[in-house]
Amino acid sequence: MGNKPSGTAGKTSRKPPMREFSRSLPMALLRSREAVMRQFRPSLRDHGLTEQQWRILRALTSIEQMEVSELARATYLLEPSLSRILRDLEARQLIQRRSPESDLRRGIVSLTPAGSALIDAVAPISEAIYAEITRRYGAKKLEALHEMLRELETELLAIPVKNGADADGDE
Amino acid sequence: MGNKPSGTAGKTSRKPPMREFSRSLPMALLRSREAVMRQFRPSLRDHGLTEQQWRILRALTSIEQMEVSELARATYLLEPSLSRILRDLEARQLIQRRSPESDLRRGIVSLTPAGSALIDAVAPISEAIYAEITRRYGAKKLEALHEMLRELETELLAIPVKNGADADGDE
DNA sequence: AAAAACTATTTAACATGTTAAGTTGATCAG
DNA sequence: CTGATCAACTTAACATGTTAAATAGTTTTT
Repeated sequence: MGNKPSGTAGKTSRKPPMREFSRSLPMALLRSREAVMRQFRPSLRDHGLTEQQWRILRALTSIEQMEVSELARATYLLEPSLSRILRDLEARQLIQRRSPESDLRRGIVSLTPAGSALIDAVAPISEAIYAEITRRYGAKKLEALHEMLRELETELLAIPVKNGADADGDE
Repeated sequence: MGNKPSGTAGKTSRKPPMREFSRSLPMALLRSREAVMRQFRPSLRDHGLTEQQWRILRALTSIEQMEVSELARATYLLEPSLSRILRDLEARQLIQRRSPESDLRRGIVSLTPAGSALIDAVAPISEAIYAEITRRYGAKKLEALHEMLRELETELLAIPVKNGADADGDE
């Protein structure tokens, strides 16, 4: 229905159509990720947290103190987003900030007791969900998937980004 | 420093720490996807398109005419986002809309000649990038990855979302 | 030391993600 | 046929993604 093979109305198109949409790798990754997050979002929401806010709190559990830029890398958030979210988390007194006297530009972020308490409340639920996913999908397969994703990322980072405007490194 | 391995110092922590952040599946999927998109974004940007705008145009290549809600499912965009983007694409005359007389609520979207032309300009570059990714990562491995992601998604959709507020289907 | 160059972070501006509410047209009960 | 209900979109409101510019503090150059 309405799915004509080629020839976009009027002009003779010689070019082959692009690959099927469903074979798009970005789409596949997006769909998978959304399917995963759909499991976690409700419990986060119940605790008044967004996915990104949770990423930040979670990162601070393992490292306790981090500079803003470190935290950005750890959570894979861009610094402008992080900056805004930190402001909110600080206002909610879930995190606190201070600057070392040696360099006042830097900000060192850490959890407050309230932040730790919130994590303690949410973590068990998250872990349970993760365990269920692992059980269903299979621990081995899950590990294999992680490995394949890691390889994909590594391989892609090695490709210089080709385009008209900017080169890969900097110019 | 400041990276205490839990429980060995300071306060007696009874709860086990959460899994390492790097083992988080959502993070892994996010990182992979970003690595992929980093390849595509520049060329899209050169043509004045965002990733989502491209998804829409691309979807309309294979189906030519789609209702808004169909398009939302096809592109995996939420309807509010789609609604805004369609407004912009329409203003730029890359797509056009009409409503069937039988049901004026519906909107049927299709590409304009300019939209088709834009796709013809971008598609070869996208295909080349995709080919390079496939070559580097391996066609077989890529297919395997697609399959694993598909299975993950399927498995996850089968899990009822457990949380406090809303039940899964409807109540 | 003062100007220039650099660094860490924040602001700004615009696009999208996300949930809730509003609009308009279609359908159905009475 | 009229009011209730439903369906397809759109708007609204707020949070984040993304790129560029601004701020403020630090280091280097002269």
